[in-house]
Amino acid sequence: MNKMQDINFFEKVYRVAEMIPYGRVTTYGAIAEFLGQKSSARMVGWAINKSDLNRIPAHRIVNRLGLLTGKQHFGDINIMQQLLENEGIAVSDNKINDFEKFFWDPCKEIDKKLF
DNA sequence: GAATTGACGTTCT
DNA sequence: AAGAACGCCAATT
Repeated sequence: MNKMQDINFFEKVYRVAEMIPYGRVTTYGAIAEFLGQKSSARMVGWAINKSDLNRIPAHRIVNRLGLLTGKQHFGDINIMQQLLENEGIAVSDNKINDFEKFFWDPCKEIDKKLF
């Protein structure tokens, strides 16, 4: 039976992911930390894997080094990079340039009380 | 139902 | 400094 009041871990991840602003990026770990489960960054990536790419801007989520580790899941390896560059984020050698500059930390930017 | 798997991150060697 | 090991925990096999 479903606990309808209780939002799934997946659903939480989606909510945060949807809030990532255009032209910014964040990390799996940051989302996990925001959700209060610091060590389950893996789950975040996994949730997104199972998510609907039409709904979630998954290309704005990278690992903590700014590497496009999930590009393999976009069908075509180039899509993720293209989407990022389309938003003004330069990517070279699988890595986001000036990653810290584009990094969007949900802990800082989102009011937890909104959740 | 046990074992394996992950779009990760930290810690230990 | 670089690589291996381990923790995380839901879903899949």
